[in-house]
Amino acid sequence: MDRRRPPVTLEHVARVAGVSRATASRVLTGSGPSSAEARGRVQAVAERLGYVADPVARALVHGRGTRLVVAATAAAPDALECAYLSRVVATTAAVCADQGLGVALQWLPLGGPQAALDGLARDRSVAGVVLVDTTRLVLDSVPRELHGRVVSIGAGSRDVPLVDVDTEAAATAIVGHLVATGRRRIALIAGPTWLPCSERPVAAYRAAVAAAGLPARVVAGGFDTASGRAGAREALRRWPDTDAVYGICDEVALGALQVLRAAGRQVPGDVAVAGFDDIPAAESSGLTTATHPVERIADAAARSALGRVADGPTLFASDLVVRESA
Amino acid sequence: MDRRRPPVTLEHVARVAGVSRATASRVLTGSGPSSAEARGRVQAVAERLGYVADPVARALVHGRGTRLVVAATAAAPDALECAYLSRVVATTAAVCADQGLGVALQWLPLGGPQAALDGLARDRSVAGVVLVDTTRLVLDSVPRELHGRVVSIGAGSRDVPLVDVDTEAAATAIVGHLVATGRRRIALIAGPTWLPCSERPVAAYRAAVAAAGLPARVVAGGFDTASGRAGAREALRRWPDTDAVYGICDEVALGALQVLRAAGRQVPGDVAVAGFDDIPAAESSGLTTATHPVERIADAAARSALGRVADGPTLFASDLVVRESA
DNA sequence: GTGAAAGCGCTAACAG
DNA sequence: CTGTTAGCGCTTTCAC
Repeated sequence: MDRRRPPVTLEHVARVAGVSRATASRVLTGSGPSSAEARGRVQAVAERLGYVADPVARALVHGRGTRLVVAATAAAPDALECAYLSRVVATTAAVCADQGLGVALQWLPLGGPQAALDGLARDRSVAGVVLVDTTRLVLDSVPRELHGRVVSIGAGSRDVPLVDVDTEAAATAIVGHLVATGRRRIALIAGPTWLPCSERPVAAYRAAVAAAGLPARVVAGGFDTASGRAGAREALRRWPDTDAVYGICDEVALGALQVLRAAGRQVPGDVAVAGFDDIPAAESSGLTTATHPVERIADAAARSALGRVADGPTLFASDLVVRESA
Repeated sequence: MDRRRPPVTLEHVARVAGVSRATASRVLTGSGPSSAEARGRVQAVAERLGYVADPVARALVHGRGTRLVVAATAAAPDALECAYLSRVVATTAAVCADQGLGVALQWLPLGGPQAALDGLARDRSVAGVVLVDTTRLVLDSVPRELHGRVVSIGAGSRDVPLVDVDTEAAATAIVGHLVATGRRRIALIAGPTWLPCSERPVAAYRAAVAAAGLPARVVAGGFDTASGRAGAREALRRWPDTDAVYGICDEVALGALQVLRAAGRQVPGDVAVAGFDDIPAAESSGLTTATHPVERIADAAARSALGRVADGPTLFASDLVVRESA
């Protein structure tokens, strides 16, 4: 009844090639010595039989695990259904495909990630972990057993390498552009306060406006359109003379755009608007923004979680994209 | 040097509980008989030691595989970076997370999917396959060995069960709405011709307009905004009196919307516009559409690819969402 | 250079 | 009800 699995095993290859399993293994993995003759025969037979080594058996023997886990911190599990995270998962899945591995998506409760992280450390099928939307609590809760095969997109620590886009440079470039085009009262709608990764651009914004001799105007926000609308309203209320609104991400900027227009402000005439991420909607809305190479980041993160983890943080460049809004 | 993996194995649990590995296994898997006492002791020890069975070893012995492969047909591998596919992968990854499995994303070349499919059939780490953007060629190329653990989102066959949204009902509902609101010259911008799944809504559209005694007006299209723009231009050229444009998906409808407005047509005054999918941009653009429960579909597809596959096609309902555009 | 044998961690026959 | 015995498919000492 279980004729599902093709019977082409190393044993077969070895037998047909007239060598031992050990020799066949050496040839096929390229580890250890082997005579030219044996090599030729084994490879030919393997080719002809369409032999593919079972990644499962290999993983067992190496104790390497068979999956990469993308562990995302969120208040509730349904928050995992977001476009950003989906792109990260899809990219890591593509990386895994070549290596006989798979990726799983794991929710890390915002309030108490410890249990989930311990579970991952204990689970022998876990080859590596990519942390997303990482909080400081998560960083502090990463079990020692995970060291060396865990990376984080968003925020790193001494033990957990960081892979991300250079949000600092992006923020500096955006504020620089706003200043260069004559804006002087630039408000920033910030990200969720529980996310360390939203601190870097805020700090960069502060530094940039300070360097230009301008006041810092920061309102709390989030990563969604609703936050952008609320943030814009608050900014307008507190500083009616605002001449530029910089959203921590495009969703926020787009929300702000709606509110500003509804309030009768001309964009970019009265007020400039800029975001960050360069999502598809940014293009159709003519939003000035900066790129966020999510696929490249996720690819790098996956590779380093699986192989040797790079030492320092790996930051990808972000390019300014000037459109109509600023 | 490899102290990475915690040494908590079934052997340990058994030893500490004072039973054999077999007994411990029976208790923990709930298969086979076991005395209340043994059960109690083993469970207590397992709990205390934080034992988690190694999914890899289990997969080896069961020959079950450790990953679910999402295999998407496309002309080129970079076409896999799309929002729809990402949602499918992320959802399946969440399903897999519970079962100690992972998901991988595999490209199926549009022209010749055979080799890739054979590879999947041969790869013993493959627990199941979810086909996406399935063509007829793919359907015909599915190796027999995959039967029973392969499902398709988009188009099925005798051997490959289908899981999808009920695009037929959606198309009927949309055309019904357009007719009910007085439209009489309804053009449809269709999807890619190489995708069988874009045939159902087209057929439903034809049936619906025919039933209302109206002419069928179909132009070729695709799934992106550019196709929508091109399609709208063509429709306008061929039938200048068009009073409704129905895009095969929201992206297309949004592209059509741009062109219609640029051509000076009032929406919905002169011409109504409707799409399908209910993507985020549809809401902010006030586009009338119908829902596409991608996550629910992907969840069902993943489960049936892993467990016993359901017999008939599983179609999820789509709800009409009436907004300003129609 | 090669084969025999041991074993990765687990489950499943088979006796007891 | 339980322990013993075999493997699942592969890699890897260790003699030859």
